[in-house]
Amino acid sequence: MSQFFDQVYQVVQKIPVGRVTSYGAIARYLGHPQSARMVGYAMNVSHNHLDVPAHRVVNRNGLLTGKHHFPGCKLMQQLLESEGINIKNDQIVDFKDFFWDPNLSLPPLYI
DNA sequence: CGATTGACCGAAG
DNA sequence: CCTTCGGCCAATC
Repeated sequence: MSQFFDQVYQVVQKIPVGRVTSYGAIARYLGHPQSARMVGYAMNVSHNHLDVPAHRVVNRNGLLTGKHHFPGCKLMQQLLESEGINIKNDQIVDFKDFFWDPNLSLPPLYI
């Protein structure tokens, strides 16, 4: 039940330390390329869920759009910086270098 | 129960 | 380059 949400959490938990991914990439990996909003919403309702490193999930531009949902609106950037990711003006520097695509790094779901 | 919104994305004008 | 629009689906009003 709520497989989509659960799958989102599974993928997010598999994001390597010091890497980030995008909502759309996760949605596409789950077979719902146009349901990226649901990924973001999954984070919103699960901000308290478990060890879901939501700070490693940003939009496709590498912009920390979800920082406002973190306590103090600074935690997200601090967490990312503590993992070796440089952020300038709420945007990840060299985003493509840190981008982690589940479609390329994880096996297909339909195993 | 209808209307609005939202941590998004991509295409079109 | 910038703005607008459609789509997706759940939660909230």
